[in-house]
Amino acid sequence: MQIDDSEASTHFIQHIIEEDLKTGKYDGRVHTRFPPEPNGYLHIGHAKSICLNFGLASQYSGKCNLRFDDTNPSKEEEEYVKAIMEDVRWLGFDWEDRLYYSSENFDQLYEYAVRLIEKGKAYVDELSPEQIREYRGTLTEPGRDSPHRDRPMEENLGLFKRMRAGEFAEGEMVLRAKIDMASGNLNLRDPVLYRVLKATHHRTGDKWCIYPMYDFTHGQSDSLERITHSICTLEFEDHRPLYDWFLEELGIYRPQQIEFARLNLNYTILSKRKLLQLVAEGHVNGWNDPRMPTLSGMRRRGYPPEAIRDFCERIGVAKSNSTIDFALLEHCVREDLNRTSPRVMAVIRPLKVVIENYPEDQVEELIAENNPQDPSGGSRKIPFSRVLYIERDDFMEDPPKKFFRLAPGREVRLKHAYIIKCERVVKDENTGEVVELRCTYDPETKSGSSQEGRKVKGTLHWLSVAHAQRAEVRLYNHLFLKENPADEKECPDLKSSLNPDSLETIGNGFVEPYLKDAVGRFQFLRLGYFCVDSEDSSPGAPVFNRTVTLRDTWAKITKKSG
RNA sequence: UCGGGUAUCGUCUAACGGUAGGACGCCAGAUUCUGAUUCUGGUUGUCGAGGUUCGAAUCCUUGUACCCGAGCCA
Repeated sequence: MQIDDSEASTHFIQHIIEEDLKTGKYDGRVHTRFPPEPNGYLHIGHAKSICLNFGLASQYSGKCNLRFDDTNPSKEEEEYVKAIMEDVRWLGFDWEDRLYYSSENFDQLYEYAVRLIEKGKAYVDELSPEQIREYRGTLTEPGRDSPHRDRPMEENLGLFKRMRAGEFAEGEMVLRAKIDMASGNLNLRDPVLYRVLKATHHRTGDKWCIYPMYDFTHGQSDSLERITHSICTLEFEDHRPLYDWFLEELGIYRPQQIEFARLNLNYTILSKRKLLQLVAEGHVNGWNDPRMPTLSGMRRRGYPPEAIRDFCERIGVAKSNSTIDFALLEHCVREDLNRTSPRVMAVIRPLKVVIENYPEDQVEELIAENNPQDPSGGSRKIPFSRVLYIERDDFMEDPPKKFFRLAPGREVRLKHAYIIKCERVVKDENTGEVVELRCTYDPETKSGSSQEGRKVKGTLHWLSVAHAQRAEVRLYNHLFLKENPADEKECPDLKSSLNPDSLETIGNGFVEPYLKDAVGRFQFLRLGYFCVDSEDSSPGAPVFNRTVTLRDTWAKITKKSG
């Protein structure tokens, strides 16, 4: 493929890296990392970071590590570690032999803490959490020094050792850096370095009862891994001076931290806390519910990893907060699926059609191409017979002028088959509901024959009733009604902003017999892209998830006019 | 109010003192045995006010708006 200049625009992080490469700042090395905390599942926002970090490494012939920032044993679990690794791999990235855990650095971090104490740059404080908060001051007023701030170094050392030995309860003692209680940057007001946490760690077990804070771990972990460009989100901008202070005081290798704006997407939320809430309160069926913006949810929904990578490429990288239109993600998904997925026919809201002039017992095998976008995709046979299903939406008894589909007296083509004409409408005597259409077909109009045959306005998908395979079909819509459910002011209550129609289950849909035991992704002609559900399908009883609808001009017209 | 950031089409994002460009969306049309795809064409933008300059989205002054920050969370 040709890359023209307009597409090849570089973002500010690439500018920085290219400048560093030019000046030899890191000896021409580019080494990044993706550092998730294993306390939840990865979502599309993480995908942006993953693509950025792994993408940069590959673009500049560098490396990218996977590192779990696991400094809080009370929130982290092995289940998340596994899920995260699976998601990163599925997205298409490989950390090779560079899998790390911050917890592997606990010994080194402890030693760093001792070093700071010995330099007189850290002290053990016995203020309560509440007192520490009071002493910290406010955004506009300076804080006050802790009464324990000037403890002798030897005493600090002894106390810190006793913390490690388990002599103090949680909340009783902490180790703090001695920086500046009057700093405008609250992160520098003697931040806590170590706290007592009598919890079992998913990796280190019960070896430790004190754990380093993230702030005392992240920068040093980057340093130990010889990271060159430590890419993180905007909220850590204020922490950079602190990380640099640690690195400086410890006299160790210094990576360059660069902050970028995290992804926001409309009609969904990308907050781990709130996603956890959706799962915990049962508003969705687990982390991989196809409505979830998690990578596992999108995988189950049928989003190809290529599409997600393309999306991450297109949204760009910048420092200004922004919200991406969900339509862009869907565009990327459709673009990939249009190229790659076989076309098949399914009828999800059936209406019976009887072809009156078609022989009772006749069955014809018609040829259907699998993918018009892919000539090498081949074709398959589909059975045609006297009694068919078409989509209820494709018939109107009293249609508006722009309706191209079937109506009394009108003709349409059945895809891959014949032109039919609606002769009569059969209704339920009591309800007046249309229950059946009596039609005739024109044998001269078979697909593939006489090319210059009559033109009709519409082409419908259909299924032979006798051959149709029953299937469950799940139609998904936005999980939230509001465009910005993340806004606490607009949506103080998550529950009430949920879209009650986010999942519509069609228990008795029908698909081609071809799909009885299918796996993978398909385009249901004129309906959308669907995939076989990985969990609930069973042999002979397929379940399909709608990945995304097709663009639908007719739906737009009907919506506009009423 | 203190510290740190950010402002370019409806939404994202380029342009690094020299023609404001691309993508998505939207609108119109062509083609189509998917109202899909594809293809054409169109729409709309530099936060405000001053200044420097032959020339400003870009530099300066000033204002405004928005985001982040007071966890022993990450």
